[in-house]
Amino acid sequence: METRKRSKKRQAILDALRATCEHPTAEQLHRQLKAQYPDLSLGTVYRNLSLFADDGDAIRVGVIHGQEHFDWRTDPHAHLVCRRCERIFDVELPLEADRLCATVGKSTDAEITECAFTFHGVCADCRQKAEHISA
Amino acid sequence: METRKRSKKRQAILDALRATCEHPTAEQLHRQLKAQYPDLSLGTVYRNLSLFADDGDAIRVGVIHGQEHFDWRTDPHAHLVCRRCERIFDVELPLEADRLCATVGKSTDAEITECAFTFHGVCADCRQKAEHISA
DNA sequence: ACTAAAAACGATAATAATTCTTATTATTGA
DNA sequence: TCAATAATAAGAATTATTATCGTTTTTAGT
Repeated sequence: METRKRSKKRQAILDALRATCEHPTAEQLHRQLKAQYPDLSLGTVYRNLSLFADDGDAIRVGVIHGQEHFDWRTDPHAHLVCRRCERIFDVELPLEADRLCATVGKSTDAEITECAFTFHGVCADCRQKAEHISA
Repeated sequence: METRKRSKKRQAILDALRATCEHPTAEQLHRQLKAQYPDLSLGTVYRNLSLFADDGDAIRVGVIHGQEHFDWRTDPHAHLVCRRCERIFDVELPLEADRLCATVGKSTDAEITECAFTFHGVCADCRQKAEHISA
């Protein structure tokens, strides 16, 4: 039987994840939390993020630029990865996405449990900056 | 100036990739090609797969189960990852997908250059097998 | 075909992200 | 309070991938 106990550090990691929409990596959260918990181990951050994912309290965004990113939002939504600034943005899925999932489920005769939509490109900020250069 | 020269091994790797729809990893291709090219180095497979991706002759499907998978199909299509058998299937994108890309581009004011749709679930084969058990 | 320049190669060292191990500490239920 | 056990820190181990480097192929120009 695996019970889950409470710990200050686990809660702090989850709070830190929930406080941002930047889809941080284990290493980023570790660096940030080091200030408040100087003895926080990177392994602890990794382990707890995995537990959050297992428990449905977070999702893995995927390996981007070599590192796994995490998201506290577990509802269906997409991500935009900017190839300039390397940030990851949440993108609200238009209703069409639901239909897309259903269509794919039917056409493949598979049971779809999750769908990850990732768009790559240049975000609005970086596009503006690029305009200044070309102008 | 970087020119690209031809080599038998590079061609063999590309041929092997093109001969399958299983989205192999570098390691899988290496294992397979070892029979015909016993001195083929794993590094060579990695290097060439990267070149194919750079040249637009293949795409990176993404890191799945810890390893990068490659696909010779570069046209827009989605992938289904079965959590039982761990296979990766091609999924034809219904026309709606185009609209989805356009919609997202507009709503985020970003320039979308690529989009990766990955569905996770249980494939048709594995669903059938599961039925036998529950029946 | 001959040759020099550059690319491709194999072997393996290096790197980087993540997981695992172990001894210690913290949490929980009785 | 106390015993059972989950959680932790530190760092070793693992794994995928990239980089290095000396040698071999390929190719363009003769």
